[in-house]
Amino acid sequence: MRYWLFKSEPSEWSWDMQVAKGDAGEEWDGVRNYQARNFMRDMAVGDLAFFYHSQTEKAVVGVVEVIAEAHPDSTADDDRWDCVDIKAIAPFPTPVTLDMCKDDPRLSDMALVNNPRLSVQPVSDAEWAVVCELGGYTA
DNA sequence: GCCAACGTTGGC
DNA sequence: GCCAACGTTGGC
Repeated sequence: MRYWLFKSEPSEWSWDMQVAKGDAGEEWDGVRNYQARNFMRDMAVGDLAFFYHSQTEKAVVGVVEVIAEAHPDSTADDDRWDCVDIKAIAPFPTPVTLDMCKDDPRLSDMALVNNPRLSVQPVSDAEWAVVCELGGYTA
């Protein structure tokens, strides 16, 4: 199993909206970036991911699970774009802010820190453990 | 609200 | 196939 991170503007699609979808989940549509799309194509059902709020909050706020592998994005007007479906698993007791990630040397290689514009990114096992620790999250 | 970084597009 | 122009994203 692998780990990922999904980034979203809370005003467009927030954690609360994701939670409201329950176990049925929701497709992660609207991605129009090849790198991000390719990562979604690599995902498998059961993979876990962080849910990150950009813009106002800039923090990892919860954990989601991939519940459907990549399929055509229903909002795309051509066939280039795929997306996965995800459902909310649990919120972080303490949101892990971007500043906290930048301040932790163990996360210096994280894509979130180095490549802030990538909206879907892989997370290493080590990074996953550190961010969970910072957020007070235990599976 | 501004600006920097990056990705994508289109002309040559 | 290259490169300049443009649009978008996201941090500050």
